[in-house]
Amino acid sequence: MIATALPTDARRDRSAALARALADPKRLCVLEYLADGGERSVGDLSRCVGCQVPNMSQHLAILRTAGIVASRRDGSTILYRIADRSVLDLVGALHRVAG
Amino acid sequence: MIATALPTDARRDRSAALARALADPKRLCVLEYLADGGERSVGDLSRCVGCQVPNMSQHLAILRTAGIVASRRDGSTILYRIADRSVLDLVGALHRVAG
DNA sequence: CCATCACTTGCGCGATTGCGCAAATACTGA
DNA sequence: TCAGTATTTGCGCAATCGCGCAAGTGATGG
Repeated sequence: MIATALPTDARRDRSAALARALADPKRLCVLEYLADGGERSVGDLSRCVGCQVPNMSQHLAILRTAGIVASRRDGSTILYRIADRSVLDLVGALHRVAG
Repeated sequence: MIATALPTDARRDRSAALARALADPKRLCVLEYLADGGERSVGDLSRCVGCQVPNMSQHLAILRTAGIVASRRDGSTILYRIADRSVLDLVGALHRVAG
């Protein structure tokens, strides 16, 4: 059986929500760091991207809610990672179209 | 030579703008119609998607500014089409991650 | 020229977004 | 338990978004 048929209304809504989560330079920057950094902490990412920690936490919450990244606790720090390989394809396609 | 190196700051901005253009269910719906319809007029799309013509015109302007669709005039009507094949890969990847 | 159809643009409104800042929560080590 | 570090959450503000509505532009036929 084919995995994906015609996009339903609900499916479009999820895709739109996913695109909205990607529609920010800082969040894309985070994904690039996670793509070759593996796992990174919030403070680490906020330093690399160049924003305050609460702001980064909000961005990461958006990415996590969208299912783009996942997190795990290691002691007092929380490490974020890319949730699925397919996300890399998506970001790649995005950058490719963007030229 | 490799086509795409590390995403610069400006490149991320363009990718983010591209994602923002995709971050709406109606616009995704438009792309689906254009994907297998080839070319469609504004009134046609507004009827299919279910919104008013000015609203559809605005959505199409957003997609065109983002370089996602292109348009040509045929008499008094204007026909929109998907600008590039790579756009299909992008929306495909989007729907795939969205599950 | 004028009426008509197809589309675009300008304007105003409610809703959402990104941000800084302060406060709250969670964990560690002494 | 207490101080210190790591992260999240709440709040308010300026900016942007999606929409409906009215007016403007462009092409066609009489």
